[in-house]
Amino acid sequence: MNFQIEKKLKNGLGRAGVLQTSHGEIHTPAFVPVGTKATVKSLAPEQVRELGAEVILANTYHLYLQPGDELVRDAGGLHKFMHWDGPIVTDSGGFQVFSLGAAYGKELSKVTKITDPSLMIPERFDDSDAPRLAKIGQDGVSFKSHLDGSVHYITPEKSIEIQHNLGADIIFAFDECTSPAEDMKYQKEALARTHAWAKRSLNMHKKLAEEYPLRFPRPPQRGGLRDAACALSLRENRARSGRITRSENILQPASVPALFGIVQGGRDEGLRKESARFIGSLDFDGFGIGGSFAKIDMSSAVKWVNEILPEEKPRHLLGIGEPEDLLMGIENGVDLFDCVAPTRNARNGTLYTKYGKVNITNAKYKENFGPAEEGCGCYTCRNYSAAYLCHLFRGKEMLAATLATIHNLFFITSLVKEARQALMDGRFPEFKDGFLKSWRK
RNA sequence: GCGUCGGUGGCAGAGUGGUCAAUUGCAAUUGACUGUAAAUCAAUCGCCCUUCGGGCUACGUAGGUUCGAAUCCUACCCGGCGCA
Repeated sequence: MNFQIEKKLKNGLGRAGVLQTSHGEIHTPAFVPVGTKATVKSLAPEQVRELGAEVILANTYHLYLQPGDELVRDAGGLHKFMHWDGPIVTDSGGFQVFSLGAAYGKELSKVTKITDPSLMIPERFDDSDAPRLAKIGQDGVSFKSHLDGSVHYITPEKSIEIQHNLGADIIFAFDECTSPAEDMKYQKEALARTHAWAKRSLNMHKKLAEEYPLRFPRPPQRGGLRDAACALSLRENRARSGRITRSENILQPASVPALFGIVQGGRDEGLRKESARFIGSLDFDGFGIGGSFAKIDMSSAVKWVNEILPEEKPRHLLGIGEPEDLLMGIENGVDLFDCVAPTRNARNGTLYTKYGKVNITNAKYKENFGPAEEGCGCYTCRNYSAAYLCHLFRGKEMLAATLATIHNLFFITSLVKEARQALMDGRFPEFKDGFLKSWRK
């Protein structure tokens, strides 16, 4: 992996660059659609590529449980298994420590509504009896599978091993995502754990990197006409769309992934900076910025961290992706974002437009024969009306999810691309202001 | 025509003397969703008054019994089924 910064924001942390992976380039800042279980829900990989995404993210925990990381390895790795020939990122499962642990069954999420810190009731009371599917142990986390109730113990080493089996291009250290509602004592404990886990992740990664070629031997020659035809059609496809960006084809094994360390520290400036210094000092290829945030805390946390992290390495703001947050992150030196919001919102009928989000299932769209978003260039808006989308949702048709997801991902990836171009052209502040003015109505 | 079963809120369908403006599902209306336990979840869903709460009209129609009726009785109207 190689990262080159092409342009920096004047008077700010923002930058535009290119991240080179063995499965192609990522022009940063970039949005990474989430495909947790090795699929961007409701889309075929060609559709994901077509709408402008360069890279996707899959999840270690989910794929470990189903179908199993060894099966994915035996299938030739994620790229081949899911037929995505671009770069892939895998999350370490650290977020599930939070979402299936402290946040389980509670009104806690990646971004909390609570903006007044005084209203944040400490969550870390003795609630060991509270139902949760993840419990933090001595040197790892035990998960109770939401699929069959079986118990699995995930350590940093295990997470890295799973991720090597999956064969992504960028992988993450195992971490603990904490709620901003945790008290200082707990934040310190959790941070110490995340830091220890970071070192262990790194060590395991180095060890496994040596045996990586063994992990993905040349695929056996199945010798079928089918494989040949498949390879041929892939090549044709790429030739037709003018996207022959690399010489390898999708059937070749992946190369050793890049490992990103994750900065935590909750909402405390001291802890955040301490974490950035510590994680930044380790031999990672890039960094993730993690945590659950109150909305107002997000920008300062990102700023604190990015002022400290080594400038020449890429930074990924984990799980963030509403438009205003993306622009904030870009302004403050974030290179990569992933988020389920555009895909999940799409499946639930919420579409992004330059004038804010709309619920396409609302009665007012029943007879709106124009596109969901006037002037949008996505496949959905070019070919279907708001009324049709409204009908598909009301009729509970599967195509509703597909068309809505195409629109939302196109909207978000385009937004980030336009922000990148604005940054390259030296007009990012104007672009941001212009977008937000319309977005907030 | 006779017999029989039944007619409940947009629909389906509970309830069978008071705790019923009426369970539940669907539909409808709106909202939420930020490293995906999520094609999910929540709220509202007779009318009126400003919330607590109160008032009004409602279980085919019209009467009646009763302190009290969606629930019991009578007649009528409508529907299913059976027999003519």
